[in-house]
Amino acid sequence: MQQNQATAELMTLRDREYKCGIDVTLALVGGKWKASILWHLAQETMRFSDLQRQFSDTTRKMLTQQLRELETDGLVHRKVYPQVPPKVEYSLTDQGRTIFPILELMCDWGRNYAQAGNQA
Amino acid sequence: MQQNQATAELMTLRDREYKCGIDVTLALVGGKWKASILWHLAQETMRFSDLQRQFSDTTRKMLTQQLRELETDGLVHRKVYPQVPPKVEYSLTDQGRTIFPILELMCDWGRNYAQAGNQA
DNA sequence: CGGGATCCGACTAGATACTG
DNA sequence: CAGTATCTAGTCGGATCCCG
Repeated sequence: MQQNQATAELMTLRDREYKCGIDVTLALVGGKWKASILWHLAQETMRFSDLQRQFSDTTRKMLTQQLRELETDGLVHRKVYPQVPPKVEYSLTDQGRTIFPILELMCDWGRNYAQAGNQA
Repeated sequence: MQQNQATAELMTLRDREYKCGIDVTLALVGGKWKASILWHLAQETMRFSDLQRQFSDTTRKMLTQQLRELETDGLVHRKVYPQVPPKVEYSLTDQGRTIFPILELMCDWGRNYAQAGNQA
């Protein structure tokens, strides 16, 4: 197994160890809405209230939490405008943009799966 | 947003609705070990005890549960040899194999991320 | 507007013991 | 060997209230 040799040295991320890049990726974007958030931000910079509208079935708390983690992980940039009322814009970092191809594949694959499943 | 038009009709999967293919994909392989299980099975058919060795930090219960779900979702095939002691082999279905490109990308991306992160 | 702090119920996953 | 059953601890996410 080639990838086991390539990953012989354990990868560390936020105090946790991972044997495989897949686990790292899932730890970063496997959260319930993280991938979707990145997907939306890939298309346009959004304010917090915009994200709230897009994820209307998600609480502010969860949205904030997920965004904070994405920010900590360097995938999302948070820009605060020091004004009243506050204005905060979220956008992808360069690193965040690199995951876009995966998101595209996931989107296509999931759609195909759902269609095939509905036929059967 | 083009993909919103393409996914205007909600996708249904196991009694849940998804707006986007990404969410479907994550529901199927976003579990803590599911993607890794698929990744290992993509390389060789494995017996349950083989998987236990690979995922030594996972309980039998969880491993079984994840495998059952993957089987229910049509991604993994479970072959039982009716003999004593029992022998059960797990392998990917054709549908399960179609997700391999995503797993490869995820593996590469995660590795790169971990390396870049360790530099910084 | 964009959060943070706290409380609490629901679900998840681990430990352990048992089985065909 | 390959599970299942039960119980419990821990985690997650929702609701609510407060703040700059």
